[in-house]
Amino acid sequence: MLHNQKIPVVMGPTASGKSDLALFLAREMDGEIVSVDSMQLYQGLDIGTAKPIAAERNLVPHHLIDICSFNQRIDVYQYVEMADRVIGDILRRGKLPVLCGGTGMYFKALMYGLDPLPGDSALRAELDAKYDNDASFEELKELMRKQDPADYERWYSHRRKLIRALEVFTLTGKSITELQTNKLPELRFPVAARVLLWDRDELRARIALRTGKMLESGWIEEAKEAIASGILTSPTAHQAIGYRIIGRYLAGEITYDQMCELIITGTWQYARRQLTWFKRQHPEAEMVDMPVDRNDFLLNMKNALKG
RNA sequence: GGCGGGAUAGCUCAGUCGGUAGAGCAGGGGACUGAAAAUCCCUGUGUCGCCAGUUCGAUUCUGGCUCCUGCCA
Repeated sequence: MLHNQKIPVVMGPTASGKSDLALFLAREMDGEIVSVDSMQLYQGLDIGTAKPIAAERNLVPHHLIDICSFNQRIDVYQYVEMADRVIGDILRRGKLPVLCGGTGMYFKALMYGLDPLPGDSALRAELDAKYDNDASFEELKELMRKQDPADYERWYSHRRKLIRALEVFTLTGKSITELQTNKLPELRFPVAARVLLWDRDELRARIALRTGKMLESGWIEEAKEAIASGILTSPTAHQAIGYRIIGRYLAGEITYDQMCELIITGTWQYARRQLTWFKRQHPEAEMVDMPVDRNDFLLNMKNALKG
């Protein structure tokens, strides 16, 4: 256990209104926001990642937002190291960290920890480049089938997983499946976690509405600049929804409406994946039906923090 | 108006040398320990445009009709 201060956690799919609720909690409870979002880490991706605006950030300190250029690579491991430091610092100053975001894997790694497996990003990048097409993927499978059957059985159709497995195997001579502990998950610190749930159609409508607003309020211009700065070939930030699609619109390949539809669809699919993650991977979390009265939410959270 | 091409899953289309049909995308479900807004897995019955004819049997052949679409006028 890192510390025994119970920490409020607000999780939810994209466009669920989590940032507003977390901001409200932080203001009412003398807290500071710790963002759990893999894309808000990057500078220059503001509108597209629905980052809190300056006015909101002036009300309450926000952490782990805008911490690096999108040409840099951040991964879960680094995220957890940074988040541990930030949370420790906030607590030391007598404030309450309020975790808020939508990146499930970051939440899980932060709350439950990662097994202390070795990592070598240079090696991983090398393997990734080596096995990056259909033919070489078959070679990778064949290699793993012989060398590391346990991981092959588990991930035979998943190139990424096999690459990480091969990375760990190369470094340790052991299967990653063998090295990962299977014991029941144990929280690294106490939490009062909430997942914001909307009716399906309502969430979908919110996503469509927000996408339209984002496009009208400068996202296209932002994307144009980001593309000029190389976001589409960046190590991780290129995955952010929308930028590549807007690039196709700017290149005249698709119409404005098609662009809009593609972004909404991509965002909706993302929201679905988030929901299955939060429902399945976080037994500690309590589901909250939205919309919720923010004062009720605050009260509920205050009680949970006492208990 | 003439000559073609088309009409099949929500969308784009393949196919059935006559025995009621299948891909991609979308949709739905799931996984997830160092790229996670990523990646991967599972999931497809629809009057095969309408009406008649031939046939044991037609979505598939024939005729007519309707609607798209291309070229020529």
